[in-house]
Amino acid sequence: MIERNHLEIVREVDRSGSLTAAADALCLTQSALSHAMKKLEQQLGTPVWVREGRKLRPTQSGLYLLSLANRLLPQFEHAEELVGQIARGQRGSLRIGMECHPCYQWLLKVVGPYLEQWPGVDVDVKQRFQFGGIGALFGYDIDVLVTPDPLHRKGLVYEPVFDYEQVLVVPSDHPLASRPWAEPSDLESETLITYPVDAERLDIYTRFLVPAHSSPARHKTIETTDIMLQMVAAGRGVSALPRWLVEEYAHQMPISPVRLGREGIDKQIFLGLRERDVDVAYLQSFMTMARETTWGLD
Amino acid sequence: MIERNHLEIVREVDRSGSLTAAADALCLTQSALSHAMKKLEQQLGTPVWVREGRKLRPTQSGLYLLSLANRLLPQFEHAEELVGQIARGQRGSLRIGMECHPCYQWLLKVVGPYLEQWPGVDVDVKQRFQFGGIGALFGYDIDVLVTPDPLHRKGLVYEPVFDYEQVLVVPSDHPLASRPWAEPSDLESETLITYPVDAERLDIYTRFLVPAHSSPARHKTIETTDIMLQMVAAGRGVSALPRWLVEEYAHQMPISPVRLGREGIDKQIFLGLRERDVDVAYLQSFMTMARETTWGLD
DNA sequence: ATGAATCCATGAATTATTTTCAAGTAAGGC
DNA sequence: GCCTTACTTGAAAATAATTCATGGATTCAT
Repeated sequence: MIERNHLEIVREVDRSGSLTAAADALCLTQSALSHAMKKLEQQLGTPVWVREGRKLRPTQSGLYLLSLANRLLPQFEHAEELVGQIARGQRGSLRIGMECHPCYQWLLKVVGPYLEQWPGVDVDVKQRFQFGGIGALFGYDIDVLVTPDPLHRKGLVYEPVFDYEQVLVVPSDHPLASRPWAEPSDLESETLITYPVDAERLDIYTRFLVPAHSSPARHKTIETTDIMLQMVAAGRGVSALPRWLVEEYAHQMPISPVRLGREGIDKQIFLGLRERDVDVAYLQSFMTMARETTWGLD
Repeated sequence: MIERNHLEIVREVDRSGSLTAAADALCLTQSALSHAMKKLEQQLGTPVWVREGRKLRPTQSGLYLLSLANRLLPQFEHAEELVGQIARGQRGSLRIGMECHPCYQWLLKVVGPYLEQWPGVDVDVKQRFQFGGIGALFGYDIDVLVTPDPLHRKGLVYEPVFDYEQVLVVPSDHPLASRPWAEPSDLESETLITYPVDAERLDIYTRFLVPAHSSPARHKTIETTDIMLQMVAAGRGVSALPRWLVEEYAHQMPISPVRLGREGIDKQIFLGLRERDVDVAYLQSFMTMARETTWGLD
């Protein structure tokens, strides 16, 4: 009934003062406007303007339509601008899913500069998923998944963003601290502190203890990295974390990194996203910045 | 670009969950919606939905359009409802121009019940006009003119709404108070208090004093009726007002009405409005209620 | 007063857009 | 594996918007 073009006409007639001038401004003929408004007036059952001499005076209805036009048209225009930005990948939501607890510290380094560069992007971080990280990706609960396990599925793509060594963390005065590396048996008298996730997702089990049929004296779980390291520093246990993370904290507290086994445990972190989204500018940029941020950590 | 019907489709698809169902609800074929949205998507440069299996999942753009639809469509609908009311004369602005000072008291009696009956009408009262009451009517500054002088002009119509007698007001203890009527010469020793308007618009001059070549000892002007009557009650002068008004105030203060001349001065008040507006329901109703309210005053 | 210019309205013709129709494709359920 | 459901697509049909050509009315200038 009332269409956008009607509002467009009402606004332009108000601006330019006549149908003829409005028609010019809208790149239409005066006749087109006259016909369009006549039809609207018939539908509404009330004139929008009264003809006075050769001037148009807005009626009550006309004045109301004008106020409506001034209210609604800018919203249409703003919407088009915004959708255009979404189309160009300049705006959107970047919900990051984390399947790698210590990566949170790393993520913080990436997000700061990213937010500056992409003011139109809303960043959010999620750490718990009902159906796992991949499910969250498929279910559009997240847009990017930070994970050490690039489980391949059709419709998903992964990119490695950084490599690091997973090390044992011990108090600085611990006997292991001065050893070149730790053996699985060294942990049999220790309390191992980890994040509260399944043992099969903890490399210190899957790639270190289990192959040697070894296990720690006790196993505790702690949610946050800070508290975990406080515990280690206080001699209440040992833990396994990325080397770069340990080295960062070592400035503030008496902890030391120790290689896990002679070869050490190397890990890789991947960013996964939906194949459909690989061309989205702000997601691509996130991948790039994620990779670059890494350099400072190696 | 983004048109009302696009928003209509987006909203309905969200409500009913599929293009097909939305098409039913909108009384169109599913194909029509598909075509319409496809065209929009091409113009926007971004899909509104992604096809997943046989479901449609809104994209970022789609979600934004949905929020836009939920914001804008109700406004369109409300506008149509409102304009419909204007068309049926149930809504509008009733700006009343007053060229008759004491009529303000009378107007107050009319407006109360009127507002109750016409909740969609905004009433306003104006008392000063740059180009006179008729100019204000022609210039759409007011919609109705309350006046004692129905100056006829093409495009205007007048209707008498009530008759009354203009009387002299004197303090109750004034010698004139007990006389059946006053003569012009009686005022030659008095202070006459009037509203601040041209003498030619004051009947006590044009129809009483001037024909008798008489004039009062002093002439003061006062804006408001209340103060004017306070002054009269206090013996500081006499005034000329409608009889019904004086009788109303006589309950509260020691004032009395006195006929002006043997025949008295009869007056008539008219409502004037633009000919174009005579069919507007809420204006007609105002005329009727104005006439009826009068009865209680006679 | 008269003629020129300006502005809006209108009907018919044209052009553009929307809608439908008729297949066609792909996914989900049995 | 087949049937159903839901969306897409291209062509045809229907509808709507726009223009063209014209006429009437008002204003302005002469």
